[in-house]
Amino acid sequence: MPAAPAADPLVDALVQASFATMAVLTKAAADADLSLTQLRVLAILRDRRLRMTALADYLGLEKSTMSGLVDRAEKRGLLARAPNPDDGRAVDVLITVAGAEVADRGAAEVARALAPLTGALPPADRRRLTDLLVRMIGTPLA
Amino acid sequence: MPAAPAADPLVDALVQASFATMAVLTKAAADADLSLTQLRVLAILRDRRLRMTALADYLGLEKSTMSGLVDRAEKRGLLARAPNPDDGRAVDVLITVAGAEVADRGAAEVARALAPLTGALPPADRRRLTDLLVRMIGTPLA
DNA sequence: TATTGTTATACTCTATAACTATA
DNA sequence: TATAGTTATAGAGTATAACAATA
Repeated sequence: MPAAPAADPLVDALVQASFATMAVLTKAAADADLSLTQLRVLAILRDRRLRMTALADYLGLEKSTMSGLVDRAEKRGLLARAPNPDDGRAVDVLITVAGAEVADRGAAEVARALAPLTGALPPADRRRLTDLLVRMIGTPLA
Repeated sequence: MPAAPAADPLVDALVQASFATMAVLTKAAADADLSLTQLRVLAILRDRRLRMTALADYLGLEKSTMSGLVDRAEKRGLLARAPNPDDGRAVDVLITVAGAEVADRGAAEVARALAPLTGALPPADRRRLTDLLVRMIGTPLA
């Protein structure tokens, strides 16, 4: 009998695939001199304008953490703060033109770096995997 | 035409699923008062004894980073250092009984917390997804 | 009073560079 | 000389707590 709890093969595969994917994403971010979180923020703001709190909730971070992240990205000219027109307390965060360019290059690099992984499967299997992942993600976490 | 590069549906699904999985793993680690990296180290050493360098390579970290990680885990009684019998320069890292217990509880918590995600699919789809992920991961990265 | 965001503080994670000890 | 590991240092990411401004 194994000392460790019996493993669920799907859990194992999902965790391993996630670590492999995160390694690729982290590397792609580092190539752009960004942390994974920074690249993620840029990707999220690529086509949205969000308040600090909404962004923090989206990422599962504390608002004080968001302040630091936005501070650093703002200093680099990738993001900008703007007052929220409807709530005097709120601060909107926007991506700059330079930030959008970095986000686009990052997304392209992610797709390129992930290709050896995703491209390993024949087209029919790629479609099946995509469908299964989408259906799995679609289920909200408890 | 979209301003952002055209997205690959599989890349998108994989990235989203990975972030969702990482969020669960990070939360499970935090519940045990560990960082994700610490929990991962414990999981790796659950049934192995590795030298510092091997561990660092495995995790994709610098050796100095490993020193810090092992220092903190050792201080908490979760890991221990031992001289390598074959190489006077090398240091082996071992998991302690307390560390193994924490690792087991963490693994169980990960499986439990991931259940809403993995359990969303019927058994046949779970098997298909597992198979596809395993085949995808099996391909070494470029 | 409650919410939004910032600031102060502390700790972990991470890397680079310089160092010691062994091979 | 080359490799294994530690230490010093620095910066980013993260959280908690206290605070100011607005609702």
